[in-house]
Amino acid sequence: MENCNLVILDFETSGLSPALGDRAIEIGAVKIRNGQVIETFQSLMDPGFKVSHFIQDYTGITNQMLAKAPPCEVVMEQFSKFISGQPLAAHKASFDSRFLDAELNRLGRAHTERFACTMLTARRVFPAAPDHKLGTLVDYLGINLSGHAHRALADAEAAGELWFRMLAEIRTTFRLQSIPFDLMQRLGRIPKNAVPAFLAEQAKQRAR
DNA sequence: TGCCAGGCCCTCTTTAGGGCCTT
Repeated sequence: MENCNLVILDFETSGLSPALGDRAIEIGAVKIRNGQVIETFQSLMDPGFKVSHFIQDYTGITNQMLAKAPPCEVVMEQFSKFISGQPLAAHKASFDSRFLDAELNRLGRAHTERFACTMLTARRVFPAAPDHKLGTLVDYLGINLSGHAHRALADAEAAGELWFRMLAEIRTTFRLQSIPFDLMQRLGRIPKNAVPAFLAEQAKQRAR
């Protein structure tokens, strides 16, 4: 099964924009091989300043917890090795990609891995969902959260299960058994009304 | 006191605007 080799990650951060000085405060990720989670990564990281009450309330991550955590640079060095060479995915990938870029840039590194967005793909695979927030999709699909929502590993695991559910939906609806990473990535970028024709064509090509 | 970004997507669009999402 070439369809499930990737790392799905989630950052908790001090805010929305690394350009305004926001930093990562937690990273969680699941490594997927052959349709199964084979390894996880989770760590808090100290950004070097106190985060707002809003962020502490939103994530449950307190300044006391961050004061005991290793600095961002140490954690990101380890995480860089964890993801090395793997295709990546995240829910709202543009957000996590920006923080990944910003934190790796501080180490003089860059990530070149392909990056898929589970939110953009979910909008096309589950168009009838009430909305496409991760929490809503977790409820809509009956996914069991392993921990608290808005903690990095629990959200990464939820996004991983969402990835599996999307694969299952595509297999069932379009009889498409082989679903490579690239197809999932492309699916998030095509016009919504072109999705059925796109997947039908993919199934036809693979049946040849 | 109250707000901050950014990219995608849809449409009553394209000479634009606003909602969705992420923390």
